[in-house]
Amino acid sequence: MATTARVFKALADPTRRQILQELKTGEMAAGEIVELFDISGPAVSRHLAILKAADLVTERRDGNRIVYKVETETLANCLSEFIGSVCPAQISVRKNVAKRKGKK
Amino acid sequence: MATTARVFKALADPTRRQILQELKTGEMAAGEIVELFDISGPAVSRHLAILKAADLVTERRDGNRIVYKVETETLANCLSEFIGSVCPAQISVRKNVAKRKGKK
DNA sequence: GAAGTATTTAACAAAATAGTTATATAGTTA
DNA sequence: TAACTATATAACTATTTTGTTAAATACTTC
Repeated sequence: MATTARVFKALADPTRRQILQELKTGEMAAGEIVELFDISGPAVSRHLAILKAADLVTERRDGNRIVYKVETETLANCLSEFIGSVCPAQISVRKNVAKRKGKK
Repeated sequence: MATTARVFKALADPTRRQILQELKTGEMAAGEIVELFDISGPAVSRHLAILKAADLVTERRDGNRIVYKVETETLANCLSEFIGSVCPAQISVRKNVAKRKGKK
């Protein structure tokens, strides 16, 4: 499945969208994320795996815990590319913004 | 279901995303859209109903036919709002672009 | 290395999705 | 108004998704 398809599938679920929004303030461990929702740990874990497969988050191990970070690049690039593919006049602006933000 | 949820659910399906892209060039009747895909008329019809429920397309009757148009406003606003809710630095730009384009 | 904590993976059930064919609805034309 | 064309809705099926609980894995600490 292409990245775009994986991203849109990932964003279709409200829990996963909320996870991304929670990560906006910074990294969080899986367990901290679980506490924010009324579903089980394994359920959250699978949401995280889906977000990771879409490159919308990355993980890093920190001792016992696994810490997640949102990949705003992927999100902004993919969504803005789609906006552009449907509304031609708007693509260039969005792309430039995304590039500037993410440059190393 | 909130509009945002309906929009992201609608965009989760590749056929529906492609329908929006095909409508980029202008209005099309349901039957013309059907010809672009390898699935039945009723299947396309239901995709169109889902896109309509999300305000991603609008329809108008033209004699025998029902003609569909993409609502780029909804698409750009909803996606850019979400980008902004995850990547704060990027929201204002996108919103202004969408507003300018759509102003009556 | 045994016990404890954090997280994922496995196995399964319920609900949602997307396709099919058959039927109904709405407008057109003879 | 009868037949035709375009489209939607209904009824059904197969697949996918999302949740649950139980078991496995990985790291830490005693």
